[in-house]
Amino acid sequence: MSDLLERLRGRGWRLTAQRRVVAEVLDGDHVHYTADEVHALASDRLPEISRATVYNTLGELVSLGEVIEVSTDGRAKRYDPNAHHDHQHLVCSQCGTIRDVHVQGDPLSALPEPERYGFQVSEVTVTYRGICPHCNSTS
Amino acid sequence: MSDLLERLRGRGWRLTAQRRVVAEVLDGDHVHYTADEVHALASDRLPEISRATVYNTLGELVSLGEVIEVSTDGRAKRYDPNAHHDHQHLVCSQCGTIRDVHVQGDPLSALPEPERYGFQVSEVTVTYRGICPHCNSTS
DNA sequence: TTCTTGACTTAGACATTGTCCAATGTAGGA
DNA sequence: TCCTACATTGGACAATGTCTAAGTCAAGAA
Repeated sequence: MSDLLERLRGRGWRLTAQRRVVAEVLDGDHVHYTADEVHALASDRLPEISRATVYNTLGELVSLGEVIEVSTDGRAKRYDPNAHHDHQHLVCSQCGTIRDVHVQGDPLSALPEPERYGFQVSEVTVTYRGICPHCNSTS
Repeated sequence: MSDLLERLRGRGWRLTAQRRVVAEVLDGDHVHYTADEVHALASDRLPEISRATVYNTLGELVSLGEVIEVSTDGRAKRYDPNAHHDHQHLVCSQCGTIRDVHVQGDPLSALPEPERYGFQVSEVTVTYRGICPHCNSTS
């Protein structure tokens, strides 16, 4: 975590209280907050932080490759700090919970050359959907 | 296409001019319009059709499994009438163009049991991203 | 054919999520 | 300590989607 702040400073980031708080909120495993959730959590520690700053900071973290933007439904994007370990997502169709998962093999290789239509394919995201144990037991 | 209208009528759909026009707009291969695009195209044929009706009709077509909802970016959802042939999507990261593609093997089987965390996994979407030939040549 | 009725459509208000801008504040180097 | 370029703020605005009350109409009944 302090690693992250150090890396960012190394890249010329000016280290402000707001940015520090946003980075702290995103620290942890299986974190997939929306921008509004990040803003709410950040406000707990720094009440005067503005929405615009949260959006700006999240955008920068994404540009720098420190955080991944995930949009599983058509709703608000979510931000995933687990950017340095290749992974995919498993989403509960009912409650929306997200888990990071790891697949066998490289999904990129499943797309044959003739199915690439001349694209320079560089990235693939796989999203699994189903019912989580909790929703399954309470329905 | 008239197949579609017949199927829908069979399911108790009341056949209105508005629904017919929306269904016609969605007819074809490699169609991935946003709701607003559908509305614009439908308005060409039926100027007084309202946005709400387009949203309603698209929602119904999705519920009935006749159309698939695709959200490749965090922007507007797109509607894909190619619902009866299993396929995935290839998206140009620059211009947003979408192509239907077919992968080798079943992506569902790439997720091992211990990586399912008790979920009843039922669905998987794979989205490939890259630069399309057109954007590649003009950049 | 005409009538009837419940489903459908409409316009516009409203909600959610995200972006932009001008004014103000401040981190960090000189 | 002072400067200044960069960061933050609040609020207006934009894009997309949802909801509601009132009016309209498709299709079965008579």
